[in-house]
Amino acid sequence: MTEDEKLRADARANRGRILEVARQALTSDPGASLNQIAKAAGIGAGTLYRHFPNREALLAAVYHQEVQALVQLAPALLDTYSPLEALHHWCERFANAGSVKQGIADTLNAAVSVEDLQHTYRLLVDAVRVLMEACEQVDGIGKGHDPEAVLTLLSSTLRIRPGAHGKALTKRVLDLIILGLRPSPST
Amino acid sequence: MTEDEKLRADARANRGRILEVARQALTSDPGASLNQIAKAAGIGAGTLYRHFPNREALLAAVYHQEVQALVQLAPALLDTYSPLEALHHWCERFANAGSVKQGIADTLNAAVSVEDLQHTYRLLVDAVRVLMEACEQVDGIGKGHDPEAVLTLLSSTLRIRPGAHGKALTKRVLDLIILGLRPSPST
DNA sequence: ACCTGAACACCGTTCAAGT
DNA sequence: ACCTGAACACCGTTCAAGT
Repeated sequence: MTEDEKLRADARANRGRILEVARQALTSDPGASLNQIAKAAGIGAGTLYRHFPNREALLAAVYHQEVQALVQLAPALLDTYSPLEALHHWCERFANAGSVKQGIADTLNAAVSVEDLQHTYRLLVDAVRVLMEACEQVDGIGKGHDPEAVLTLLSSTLRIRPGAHGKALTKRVLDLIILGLRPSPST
Repeated sequence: MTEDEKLRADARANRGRILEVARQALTSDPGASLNQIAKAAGIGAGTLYRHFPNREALLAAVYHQEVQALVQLAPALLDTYSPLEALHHWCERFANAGSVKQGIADTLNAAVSVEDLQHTYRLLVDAVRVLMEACEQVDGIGKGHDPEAVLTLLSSTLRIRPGAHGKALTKRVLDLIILGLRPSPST
């Protein structure tokens, strides 16, 4: 019996609808208000706060889903592609993290304090670590680099504005990150 | 006669006091409200809005000062240190941008749309370019890297939370950025 | 046990009235 | 010209009252 199944039927349905509606609302407007979301979900404001104690908690839950997808993508890519190609693909997918880019960036920012976010954060760091370690046996990637530092660098792409210039800049930024992973001459 | 001197004496004094008070208030609390700032500056809310049409404009003005300091620091460092040392020092200073880190990050984010922010943004890109070009004649830094991409990577450090772990992470991130600037084996 | 929705304190922003 | 500060619409959050 999962945590979710402990809830009464109507409560479980509400929780799901809140997350679904919130996801859509925040996609079209990252500043959407909780009252708007509650109304769109057809529930009272108090119900929303019963499920998510504050705005940050709701955002964390929404973005956690997107992070889950990214985390699961890493081993899948390693199954299909060479390690270096997998790393490249994953970084691109990360940089274009759906329509919730800013939200993921905020999740990473806040990750130090909140319990739930720390877990999300560690999942991402581990995904990066798995990709990097697979690459260490391949030309072009050196050993001993820090996955957390790489994730921090990757997060800078989440703040890049959409558009043609942003797309080109994202590519240059990702290339520069990979360049940083080259093995040192001595090693 | 500068733009500032065109203002009536009281208006000029108010503008200065707003900026000074806002700087202090935002330093201790990045979410400080404009009404609070107006009150602390001893002026009406309308006066604040006469000088800065909205919250973003006030923040931009405050953070612009910090950016100016960073921009002027680049040539000064090149006068005192070797190019590579100057680049290192500047990156560290950038990563610890006073108490307005998050604010500078927001300025960089918003830089694409707003006129005034674009100017601020270009100043920073140029500062990075000057440092990088000076380093191109030095061991360890390759040619042809993109200053805007480097600035984007640097901006990821502005989101790191303070504390012991954050300090160590910042160092690793900066090291990784510099590693990305190594010349390619072929060149 | 869970939900509703009016209410609270506060926010960014405006504007009639003053000097 | 410039300033004041009450007022507006809205925000996140709470809580008495319902089922």
